[in-house]
Amino acid sequence: MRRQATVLHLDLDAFFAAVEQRDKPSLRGKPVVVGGLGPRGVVSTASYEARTYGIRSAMRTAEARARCPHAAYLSDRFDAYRDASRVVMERLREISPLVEPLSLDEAFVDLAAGEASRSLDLDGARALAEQVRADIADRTGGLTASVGIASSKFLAKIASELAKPDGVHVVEPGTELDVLAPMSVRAIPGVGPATAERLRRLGVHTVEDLRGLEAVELTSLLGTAYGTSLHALARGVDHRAVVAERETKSLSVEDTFETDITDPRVLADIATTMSRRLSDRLRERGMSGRTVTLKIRHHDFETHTRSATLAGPTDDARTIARTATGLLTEIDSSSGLRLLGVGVSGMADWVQDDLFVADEEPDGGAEPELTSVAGASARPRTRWPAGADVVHAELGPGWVWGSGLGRVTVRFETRTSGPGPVRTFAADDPSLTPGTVEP
DNA sequence: TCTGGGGTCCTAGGACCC
DNA sequence: TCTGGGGTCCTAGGACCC
Repeated sequence: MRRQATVLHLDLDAFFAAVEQRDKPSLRGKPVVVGGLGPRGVVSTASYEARTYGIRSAMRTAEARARCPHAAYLSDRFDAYRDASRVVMERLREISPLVEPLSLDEAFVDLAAGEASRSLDLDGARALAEQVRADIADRTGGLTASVGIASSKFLAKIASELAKPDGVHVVEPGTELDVLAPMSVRAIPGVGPATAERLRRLGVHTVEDLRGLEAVELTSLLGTAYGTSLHALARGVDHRAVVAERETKSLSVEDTFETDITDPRVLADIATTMSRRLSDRLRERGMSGRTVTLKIRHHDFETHTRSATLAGPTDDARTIARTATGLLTEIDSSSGLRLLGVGVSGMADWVQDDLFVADEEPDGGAEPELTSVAGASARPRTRWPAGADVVHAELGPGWVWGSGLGRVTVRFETRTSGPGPVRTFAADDPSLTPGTVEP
């Protein structure tokens, strides 16, 4: 938090729908809904015209259609949104090099890091915001943005909300608490339905009410990290810096099916296709990850994840697919799955060579210090129980065959029942002796 | 015809090590 | 013999955001 209003938050108005109205003039002034159009689709963005019918983001598209049958329903065109977003972010970087995009349509700007910062009183900030909005409309073919300016990220975001649509709002330093006091706790970013309900049971509805709670009360209710930050935010205190570069922590692909799927073979095929899509995205970005996560959602919406951590980071479609399908075998899909997803986390910007891929034969000692690793794919086969073919063996750091050092990750495949589970063993695990390991 | 897809951060418990 | 920490890694789940 600063004594001057030097944090700017910009939010494009009804962004996806606005891009569609820009590109299709016949849609201007009319209700437009962008989102999933299938039976299980939900609304991504509703134009302001559509919002007058009560249509909101995350609403089922079927419900939106019932509320406003004559609206235009469009599926999203991410490439177009990305192009527009890039133009907007470029304009923001002309103000200051410290721009933190939060999504395609939202960003913080640290004005204090920019050239104009010396001359920025409140009127100067306001004028700058108007100039940026005009330039954005000009360069994007008419997209409108709302801008908030305040002494912290938190209040800048609150301010842009107050500015919507198509406006500017500056929270003057010193007035933060007055602005916040009457607002619902839901106005605080991070307070969702669950937290709001817990607070409501304590009789807390507004930010002013929230200020009546001690830090210990909040931390015992909500946990240390969240309780502490909420205690501060309620008092308008927010010292978070604007951060230009944020590293990606995970990458994932998921799909909701039009109808539930029970057949494990079909699901395995889908997981394999998703692994390829994920691998492509990893490679585009020059990234790799060590933990593969499978996500499933049952017919009744119950959602689970299963993950396995590999010996080293990978971007390889086959490795990801093997791990994901291995995890799939732990899932009972007999009552039907509505969603399947594959993700990778534990990111690295380097890739471990495919030394550990089981279906690659040992390559004859071309890499001396690695031959024991490359040969592992064949050797464990002779050591694992009859009937369980080891189709994939990954070797942890420092692993040397027969030495008892390191860790071994194995996916079993039995001849009779298809893909089996992934298991990790210490290399000296006594269960690795023949006949004792149950896949 | 209930409830998308892409993320982030936090918590909690268990294993394991010192 | 019993009692004890702390730290890190891994897994699973939950809340939240756009």
